[in-house]
Amino acid sequence: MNELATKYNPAEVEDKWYSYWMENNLFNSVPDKREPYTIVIPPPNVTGVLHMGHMLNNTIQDILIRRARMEGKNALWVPGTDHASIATEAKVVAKLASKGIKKTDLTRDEFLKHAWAWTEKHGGIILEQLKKLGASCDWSRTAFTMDEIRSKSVIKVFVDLYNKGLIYRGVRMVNWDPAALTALSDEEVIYREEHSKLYYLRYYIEGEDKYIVVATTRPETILGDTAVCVNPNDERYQWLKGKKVIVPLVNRAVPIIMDKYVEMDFGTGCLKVTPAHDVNDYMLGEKYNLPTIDIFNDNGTISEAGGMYIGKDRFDVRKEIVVDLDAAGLVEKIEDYNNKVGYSERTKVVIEPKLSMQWFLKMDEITIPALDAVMDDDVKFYPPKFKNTYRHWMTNIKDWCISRQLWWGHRIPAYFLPEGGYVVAETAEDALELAKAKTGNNSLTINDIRQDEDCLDTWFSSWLWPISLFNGILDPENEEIKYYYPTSDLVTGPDIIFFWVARMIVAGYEYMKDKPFGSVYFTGIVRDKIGRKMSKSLGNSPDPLDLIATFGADGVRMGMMLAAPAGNDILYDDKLCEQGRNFCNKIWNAFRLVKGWETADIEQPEYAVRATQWFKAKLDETLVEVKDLFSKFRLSEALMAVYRLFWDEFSSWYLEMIKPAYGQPIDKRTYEVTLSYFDALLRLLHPFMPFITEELWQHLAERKEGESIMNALIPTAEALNADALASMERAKEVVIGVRGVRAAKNIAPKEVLELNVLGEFNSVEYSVIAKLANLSDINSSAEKDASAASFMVGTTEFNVPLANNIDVEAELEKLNKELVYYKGFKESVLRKLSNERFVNNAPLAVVEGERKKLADAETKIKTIEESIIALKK
RNA sequence: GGGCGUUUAGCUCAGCUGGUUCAGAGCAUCUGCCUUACAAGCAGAGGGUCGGCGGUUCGAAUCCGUCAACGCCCACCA
Repeated sequence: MNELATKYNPAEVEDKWYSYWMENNLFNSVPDKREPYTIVIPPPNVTGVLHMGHMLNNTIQDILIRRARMEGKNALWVPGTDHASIATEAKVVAKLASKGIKKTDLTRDEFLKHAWAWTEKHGGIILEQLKKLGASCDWSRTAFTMDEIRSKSVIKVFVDLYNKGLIYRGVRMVNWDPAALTALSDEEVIYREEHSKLYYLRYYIEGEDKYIVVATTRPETILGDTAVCVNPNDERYQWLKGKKVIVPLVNRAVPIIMDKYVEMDFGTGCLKVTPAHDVNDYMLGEKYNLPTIDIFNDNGTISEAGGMYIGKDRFDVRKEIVVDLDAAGLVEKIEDYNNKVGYSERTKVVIEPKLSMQWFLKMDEITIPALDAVMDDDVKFYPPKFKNTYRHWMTNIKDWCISRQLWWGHRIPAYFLPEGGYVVAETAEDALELAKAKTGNNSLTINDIRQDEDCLDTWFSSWLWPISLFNGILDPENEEIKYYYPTSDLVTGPDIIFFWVARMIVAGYEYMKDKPFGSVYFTGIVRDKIGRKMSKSLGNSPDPLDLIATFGADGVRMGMMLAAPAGNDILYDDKLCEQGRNFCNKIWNAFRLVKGWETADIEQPEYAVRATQWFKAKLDETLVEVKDLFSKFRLSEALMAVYRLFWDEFSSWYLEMIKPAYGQPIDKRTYEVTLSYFDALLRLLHPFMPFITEELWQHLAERKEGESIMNALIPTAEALNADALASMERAKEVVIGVRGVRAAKNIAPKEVLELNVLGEFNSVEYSVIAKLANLSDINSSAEKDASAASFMVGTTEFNVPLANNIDVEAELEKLNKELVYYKGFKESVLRKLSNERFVNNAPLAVVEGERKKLADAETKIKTIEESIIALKK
């Protein structure tokens, strides 16, 4: 055995087999007669790096893909990356800034050149990292949301939706990100509770010496006030009807309006109205025809229109204006206050509600089939609790703001005409034709029409991912889309259920008239030991590549899976990877043991006959269990089942049962069967631990070039030999009983003992028991021996004669304790059985069960009592 | 303010339509072992009135009500 080191060394193995798999194109898939099994990767940001969330997510996907492949399906996992419009543009802007270049100094083309350079430099790093994890993606299909097919698909879909009247352009109040200088969708805004202040400001009545008090959290916005609003039913303010108030400091007279929108019991019951900077105020502004004063520049500084503090940042102005207001005697009071503030998901700056011209997708009708699909389980969610979340969002959905004031992304295919208006077309040439037709001006040239400067929300390309990966938008009849679509499972985090999952389902029904995937498996969020989300900014996330270097890819994969019950957040701990690494080592050493045996053409011993029969049954039992768990996406339980099968049943029990004496050969029959078990175990383990299983599978027998465990089949269960299982389980209890005696009496494992069986016991496993418990004899129907240590299995007593080595007092105490327990147990069973209502109402089988309990308890009590008497002699 | 979910051994979790493998698993802990595959190991052991209270039932971790703690999602009260 000996060419194999005593410890598994992943570093020597992983790159070797990954290259082998790649060289032999084992990850690649093309349509054929087999059933397809398809997963599309949630495309990571093209310039991102692998974090723990990716590790979990992609481990799960690889397990599913490898398992499906070994079930004989045509498995395809399509990789790719996302251009991540805002995130990437922000990185490029920052990079340029560090070189002293401002984005505004560049033309669009110049900027995009930098962006592509950045993408090429950092893009794909994350995919290389996935390879270290063992991801079996078909890399020949690697896609990018901004490559040619995906870009053309996005544009085609935009034009199509526009022509259907589902995309429109208009001025709306949107979420403005003053750092990224773009509009955002509602989903990209994160609300957080904050400790802030509520400022009570005095608004004097025009021409009078009286004032009213208005409460606001944002005093700087008074620069844009164009009204004050009170509730028409508010008795306190009836006298204000028809009057005007002076905006403090600004000294602008604005009307008092009355609207039920205002809550009388909040603050002072007076609301300042700033239509340009608050959604509700905007509503009021529309209703009462108020002027709109936009006091902010795009970057959050005060604009000319603000009239004062021009060019200063909004938060500086907030502090400053309070000082100035106070100096002018216009501050009534300031209170502490908690409110929710919206932040940009990407840039983390406070969102500014802002009126602007944007493109929107109408969501009310297009979402209907997508809602039904999930509610009817046509698309299944695991865990199903996310159906509620989904329904709530889908039934309250607003139109989707799809335009972004960014350059890195898909440019909106709208073209403005010299005389106003615009046309929408896939190419400039088409746009020109449309423009000519629309204007009747045939002398228009390409240069006369000007394409919209904005680009599309990143998610407007990702929502097509399961379709566009197979070119289903541009060529809906192609063989690939017909074969692979709908895909099988989607694995992703619940944080992007709205951003991505819901929208993919919408797009699926709109463009394929079918769901994009059959099931969605929502993973948990990876947290650290004290429950914080693991993130780069907190610095509490280990580098996945370091973990792989320390524990091996298989160890890390197993660690992730052990911690990941479906849909629950997972608490990451290095211990889990350690457990994974240890398991690899266990497998490795079991293999060393088996491969080290010499075989001989000798008769198969009885114990080996029993052992092989039993383990076959155990294997069959586990195969059924694991299959069931996979069908329910209970992968960590499936892994645990395999773990215990290998470690406990196979290594600790089976191998010990069949192990030949030191220096002795093993019979050929047992050896061959054992190798076949090992092979089956490796195949069962492979989806979880691809590298070590390939390494050992290749050692196990001669393999042809290009052959791989990847394409071997998952073993299938045969009819279960329940008798073999049951009888061996009892035999194991006897062995444990003898070992317990050894431990209690400090008897070395080497020392050979005898075992006396008092009463009935199935003797077919005696050969196994004798071997594992190191017994010279097992004597059936023996007499009670007062100098023996005893234990019970079921209702049978076993004695281990110990000559003078027995502590009578201790033995008696133990027996008395047992006696008390079983007597109490018997009483409780008796109580049940003497309850007529129980006997009459409970199912027969339950009552029978209780009767058997009673009988067994009585047998045990009798046995114990006899033992006590014998000991006292 | 609405909705959803969680609460079972020190930790992470399993326990489906109530009753004989109903109180489980892994890790951790304790004891003894470097036993000729593995100390990243072997053998043995301890540990929970299933969040609180009330109800339904012959019988509740499991069903119902209620309270509490924690978590998540959604929402335009300045």
